[in-house]
Amino acid sequence: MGKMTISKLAQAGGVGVETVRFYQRRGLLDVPEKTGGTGLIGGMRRYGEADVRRLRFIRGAKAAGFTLDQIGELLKLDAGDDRKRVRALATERVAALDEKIAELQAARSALAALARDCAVSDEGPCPIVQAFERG
Amino acid sequence: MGKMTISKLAQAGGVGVETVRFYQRRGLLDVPEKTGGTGLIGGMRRYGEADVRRLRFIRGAKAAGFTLDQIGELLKLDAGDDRKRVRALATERVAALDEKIAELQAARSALAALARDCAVSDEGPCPIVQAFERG
DNA sequence: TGTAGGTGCGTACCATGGTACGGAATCAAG
DNA sequence: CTTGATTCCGTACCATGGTACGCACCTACA
Repeated sequence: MGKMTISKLAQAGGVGVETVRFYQRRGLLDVPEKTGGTGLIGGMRRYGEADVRRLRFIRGAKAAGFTLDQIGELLKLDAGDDRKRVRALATERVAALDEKIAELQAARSALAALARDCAVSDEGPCPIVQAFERG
Repeated sequence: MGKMTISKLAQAGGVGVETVRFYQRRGLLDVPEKTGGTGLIGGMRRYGEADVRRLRFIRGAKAAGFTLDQIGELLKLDAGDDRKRVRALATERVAALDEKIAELQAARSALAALARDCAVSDEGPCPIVQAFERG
C-alpha cells in the first residue's frame, strides 16, 4: 500500500482531492516528485502511508480546534521533536477550549430559558427578542 | 438623547462605525434620511434609541451564536410578531449549541489527557502528535 | 470664519478554509 | 488503440464577518 494516487490519498484521509491540493499549497503536505512521465513534462505524483498519517494528523488537530497555521507549526515541531513547545501549544489550546465552552454554555442556558419563557404565553413582547436588546 | 451621529451610535452599540455601515448594507440596520443638508446633496444621518436597541440586539444574538443571516430573520420576525418561529429558531440554536459544546468538550479532554501523557517523559514519540495521526 | 475631525459613499481588501473550473496530458481498461 | 476517467496546474470563486481607503462634503468649536 505504498503508491497511491491523490484521489486514494484523499479518500484515505477523509477529505476531497481539492482539499489535499489546498493543503499542499499551504505547505501542510509536501508534493512528491512526479513518476513515469512518458512525455517531457508529464507523470503523476504518488503518495504513501506517511502522507496518509499526515493528513489524519491534520484532521485530528483540526477537530481539536487548531487553525491550519497552528497545525503547520505542530507539523514543524513534529519534525524537530520540540515536545516542550507542543505541550505548550496543547495546553494553550485547552485553555482556549475551556473559555469557548464556558461561553457557549452561558449562551445555551440563557437561550433555553428564554425559549421556555417565550413558550409560556403569547402576550406582550417576545422575551427572546427583548433579551437580546439588553445586550 | 434622540439624535446621535453614526459614531455615537457605534459607541453605544459597542461596535465600530464601519461595522454599523456593514450592518446597514446587510439590511440589519436601516438607513435614516439625511437631515440638514445646506448643499444640494449633503446632510448627515441621525440615529436614535431604536437604532441602539437594534444594534444591541444584534450583539446579543451574535453572542448566542446566531449568524448575521439568522439575525436578519429574527429582526424580521420581531417586526412581524411571529413568536412561534422565533421559538423554533431559538430551540434549534440550543440544539446546535449542545452539539458544539459536546464536540469541544470531547476535544478538550482528549487534548488535556495527551498533554498530561506528553509531560510524563521525553522518551519516544510525542503522544500528542501520535494521537492526531490516528484520527 | 477657518479648520480639524466626522460623515457619506463606493469600492477594495483581509483572514479562514476551502470549492470549482478549464484545458492539456496522462493513465487504465476494453 | 481508442475511450473515458484521473491528474496536474493555475486561477478564480465561495461564505462569513468584518476592516480600510479615498475623496468630497459637512459641522462644531475656537
